[in-house]
Amino acid sequence: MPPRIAGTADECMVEAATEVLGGKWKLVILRHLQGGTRRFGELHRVIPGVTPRMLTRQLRELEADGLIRRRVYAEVPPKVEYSVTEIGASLEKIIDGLEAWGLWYREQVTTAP
Amino acid sequence: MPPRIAGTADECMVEAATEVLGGKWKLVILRHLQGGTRRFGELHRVIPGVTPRMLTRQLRELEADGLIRRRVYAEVPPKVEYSVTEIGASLEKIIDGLEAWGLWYREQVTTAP
DNA sequence: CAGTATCCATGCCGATACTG
DNA sequence: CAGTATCGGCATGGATACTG
Repeated sequence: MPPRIAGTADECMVEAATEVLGGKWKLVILRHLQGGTRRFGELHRVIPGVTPRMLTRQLRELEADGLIRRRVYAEVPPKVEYSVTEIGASLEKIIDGLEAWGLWYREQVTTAP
Repeated sequence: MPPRIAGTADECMVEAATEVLGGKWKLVILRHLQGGTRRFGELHRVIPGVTPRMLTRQLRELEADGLIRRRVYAEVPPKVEYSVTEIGASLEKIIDGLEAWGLWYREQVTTAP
């Protein structure tokens, strides 16, 4: 599957990053997958507010962009596991940084006058 | 001016970050302002593809969220300068990381089969 | 369990033209 | 120079119901 991003001719590489990470739930999904392999239902349960439809869409895009891997087990009941690829794993530090910043930012704007 | 984000009751702080940084041009703007104070026209010239309307909107939101400062000089012709606040400056490392990752990612997806 | 299908709303964002 | 005004498209994402 070819990655969705292939021909953006910008010089600013933050755009490449935001294009891949731009979905509403993508960073949250990635964050949970950093903790290890998760099943569809686990993700659905642990991410409050996401609908199956959106979860599926975002997972498929992350897969198309090479950030996560999808493994289907031919069982009944069905079982599908998601995990980060090497590329997805390479985002761990950045996501950690974003989360830490988000926490700090919340403190700033809530405590400061 | 109160920050737009004040009552998101999530436990996942990446959401706080994405809400503040979620605009299409915000990270690019921030990236350029990390280099120092810039005027509206400078930003407009250095960010390809952005319309005055969008640039204004994103700048105002960044200002409302406390990431940048807007200084108006009572001169003619008009002169407005934008610069990062301390909060905005605190994102420098993260934005650098995103840019580096974007560059690396592009290499991965273009060179790998 | 792990999704699809369908419909629908919002709002994000672009293009263009105009102004203090 | 640094914006506003107005119009409008279309992607993003939500709600609900259904299925292999």
